[in-house]
Amino acid sequence: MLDFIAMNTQSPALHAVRQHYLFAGLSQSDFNGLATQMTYSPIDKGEVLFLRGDTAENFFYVVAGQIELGLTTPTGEKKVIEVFGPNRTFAEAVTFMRRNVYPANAQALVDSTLVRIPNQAYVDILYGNPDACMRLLGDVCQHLHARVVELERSTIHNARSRLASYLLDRIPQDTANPVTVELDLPRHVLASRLSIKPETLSRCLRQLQDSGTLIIEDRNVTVPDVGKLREQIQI
Amino acid sequence: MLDFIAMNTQSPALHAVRQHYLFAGLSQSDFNGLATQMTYSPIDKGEVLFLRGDTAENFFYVVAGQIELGLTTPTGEKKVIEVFGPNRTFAEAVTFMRRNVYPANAQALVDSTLVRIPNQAYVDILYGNPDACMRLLGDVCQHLHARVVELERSTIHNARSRLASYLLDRIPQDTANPVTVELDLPRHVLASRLSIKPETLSRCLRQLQDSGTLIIEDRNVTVPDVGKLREQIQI
DNA sequence: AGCTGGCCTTGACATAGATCAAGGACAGGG
DNA sequence: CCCTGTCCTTGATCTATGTCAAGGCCAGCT
Repeated sequence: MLDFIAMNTQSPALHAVRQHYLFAGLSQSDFNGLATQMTYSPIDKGEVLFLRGDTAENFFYVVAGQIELGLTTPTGEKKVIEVFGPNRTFAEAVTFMRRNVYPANAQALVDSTLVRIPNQAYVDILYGNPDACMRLLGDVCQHLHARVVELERSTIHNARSRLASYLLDRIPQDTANPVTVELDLPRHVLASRLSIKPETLSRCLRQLQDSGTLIIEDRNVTVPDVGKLREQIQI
Repeated sequence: MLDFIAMNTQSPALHAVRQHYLFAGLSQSDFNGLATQMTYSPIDKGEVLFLRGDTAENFFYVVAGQIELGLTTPTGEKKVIEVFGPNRTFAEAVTFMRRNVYPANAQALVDSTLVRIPNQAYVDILYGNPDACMRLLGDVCQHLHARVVELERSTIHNARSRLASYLLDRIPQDTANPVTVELDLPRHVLASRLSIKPETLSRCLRQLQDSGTLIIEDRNVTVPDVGKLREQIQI
């Protein structure tokens, strides 16, 4: 089981948390007070952090590794909603939901390290701190926007377009051709994120390779012409 | 074109806004200040309120009617994300998004009346008002949750399950069998909300009727046994 | 009453993507 | 080194849903 332990005030992990968008705006004393309530723990690959329906009393900061947020279908399969890597927080929005339970499952995709932050402690700080509120609002609205984009992808685009769209998201703006993107997920996880089966993902990648849109070598995907990839979304 | 005009302080519409979750917690003076900046306007069926990408300087409260939030596919079709009826606000989250533009289109589904609230004025009030912040956070997180549920529906459930799930959402908890639900949307709009074609919706309704799960009469859907409808989601 | 145009339903057919099944590549363990 | 299991790919089929086409129903207008 996970064993979250108190953090040393000198911990580099704590220093990393301090830099995060949601905490950067806090006064040092506010942050210190919050820090005394934070705990951290490693979590092994495959280990479950929480399940949908569990009471939500904390949110989390990823120090290292990858945490997968997912749903379980009635038939027991898994659908990945999002994967959070280093320096991302997750489940912070649950604090404010009417039913105070996690709406999805969280599981470590690889060996990871997490910092756990009690919701209540963070809310207490928000109360004297409009700037922190604004930041959190911005953060939550960003999540909301991400969901709208995701919904758009999964409903109005076909499998190939979704893949193209996903890849384009990992290409920074105004990058010169050609670009190489490293996939940070194993194929079957990526497939689930895109709401397709691994076989279909494999075929889509092949199609895009055969048409010269992509050059695939293991986890490295090279895009010779970003414009050409962008055309794939038009269908 | 839409012609938003200033509101009378005695306006019943203003009174309705005052009751809304996002405004109910405000002091009378805060609310009055905000009210001077609110405007209202009727909007005809089919009229466009804003388009995706438009600069977002306001959010809206629906006094009467129905406003549809939707996306346009590359091929020009429409996908309905959500429909907001009387006493609902929409687009308030956009205020806090990084790019200050509407992420979807808004159009009147029927003749409607709207109150328009400037984002900036509302944000100004949030700054001295932690309670209002918390309410807004709750509100936005609710939206976020709704999107997660929607994503779940559109990716892990098939057309029939999605329909069943939609219907179950309109049935209040602990209602005794049988229940009658009135669909508040025309078939083709409902179909788009469920991300299926009208033909498929029609067939799903028929299936559920033929299996005795539903009794359909125009816009009134009677559910003889809610448990039986719930079983439909299990697939 | 008779038209007209929405909207919905139904049937026949097409297709994207799922499913099933087999095999290849590769890492880790004995 | 060979075994074993995991992950990925590929091919052959199946199926849910989309597409196309026709017709029915009804409201509102002339």
